[in-house]
Amino acid sequence: MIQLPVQIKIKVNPKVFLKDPESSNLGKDIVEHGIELIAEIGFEAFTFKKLGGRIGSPESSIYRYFENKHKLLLYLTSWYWSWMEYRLYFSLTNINSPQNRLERAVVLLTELIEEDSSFSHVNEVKLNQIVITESPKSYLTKEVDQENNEGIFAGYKQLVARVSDIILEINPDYKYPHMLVSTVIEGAHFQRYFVKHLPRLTDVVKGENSITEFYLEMVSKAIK
Amino acid sequence: MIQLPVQIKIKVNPKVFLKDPESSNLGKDIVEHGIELIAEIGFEAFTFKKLGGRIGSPESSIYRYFENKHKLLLYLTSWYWSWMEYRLYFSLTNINSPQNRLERAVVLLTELIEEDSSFSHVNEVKLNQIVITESPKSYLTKEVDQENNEGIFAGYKQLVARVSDIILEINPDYKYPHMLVSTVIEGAHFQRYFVKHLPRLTDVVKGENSITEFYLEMVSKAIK
DNA sequence: TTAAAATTAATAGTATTACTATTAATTAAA
DNA sequence: TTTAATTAATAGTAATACTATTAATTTTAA
Repeated sequence: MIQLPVQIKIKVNPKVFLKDPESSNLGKDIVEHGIELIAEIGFEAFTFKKLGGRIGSPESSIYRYFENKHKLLLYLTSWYWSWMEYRLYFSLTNINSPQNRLERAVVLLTELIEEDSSFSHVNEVKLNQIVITESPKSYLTKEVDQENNEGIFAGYKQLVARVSDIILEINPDYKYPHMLVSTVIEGAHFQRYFVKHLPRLTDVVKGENSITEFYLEMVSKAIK
Repeated sequence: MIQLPVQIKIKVNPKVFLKDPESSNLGKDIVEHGIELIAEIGFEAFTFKKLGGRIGSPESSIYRYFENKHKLLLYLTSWYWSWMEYRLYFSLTNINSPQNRLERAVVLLTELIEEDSSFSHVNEVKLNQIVITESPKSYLTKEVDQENNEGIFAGYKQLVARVSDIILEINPDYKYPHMLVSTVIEGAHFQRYFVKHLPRLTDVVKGENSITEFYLEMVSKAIK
């Protein structure tokens, strides 16, 4: 894993918060313990009241930062995509061959995060678990069009665009680069989930990193 | 589209309902108008009270059929997967070449349902929309393991197994048949959703059936 | 046929959720 | 050092997601 400089601040579209949680200790507590609590009990059972109880603040204080729990989820997923793009940038630095760049990108997009490293109050391992399980719920909603207009999903789209560009470098005639990349990202999340909960929907071999291998192979064949 | 005999009854695991909605008019109304209402306002905003208002019954009567709205969603998705397996069975009858069989299966799994045909009180077009937008919410929950033990996802797993078997007929050494099939099914749903709401995540050409073509190509290359 | 059983409907109620409004206390800025 | 701004705490509300009870209706069975 890449060790990022601690003073880097991941940018998140300000439309998802009322007050920047990075700007106060309470805000950081909301993010840190919000991640923990959502990972523990799931997004459906998660409430600001429970989070308030855990951090010793009334729920009304949390509402000063986030309009509702959906916006907090958008904050977390946006943060994650920014962080991923950051990691991608580092992972591709000084790698010149587009084949190598694509391979590294696919590994980054499909691997499980197992080390909590870079940012003090964000546990990336748990955030990765949340993204796997909860992120579809952040955009499979009736508000998606409005939120998309406000640019809330820009980070995700930008990451997909970056990797698509590598594909087009390798094969400028490939017709479906964005479809392929978004299929890989969402697919890998689902496979990670299926391995744990619905293993008949996947093909896991213990000790092998089947998911990353599957998508590496799939992508390299698809763009030929 | 295949015209199914009307007297066929799609089987759904009885664990998802308290009383079979097929057994009474009220039950059929719950399913019919439940599909309409969820498609209209989305699963989050959907409540039994609103459904009751629409069908002229108190919410308590709906609770006699389904424990809660999550179980109703499980009923609808289970019904959908049974129906898909039924359609698959017909679509593959008398087709002998495994390559043709696989192609027809991928078309069936990835195409948009545009005709409401087979079953009186189930609008398959709207149900397909619900499955696209809401079905991940039916298993990305904390209850998934228990519900999986009860066999609630058996229909989905069986469909994946059927198509995986065709892949293994073509290439017995292919390592990831289930991963490939579940990636195609979930991926096609996501792409259908992205086309409408987050088009930068996909590659749509008007008038072309890009999604089905993409997955047909992807699958045929992947298993070589 | 008619009484018992079963089903369904309707009413009323409760705990929790998802907020909002108001006031008090604390901190920062002029 | 007073004024302004931020934050916390209390209290409340409308809606949600149920449950319990009773009444009405339909079905079945003796």
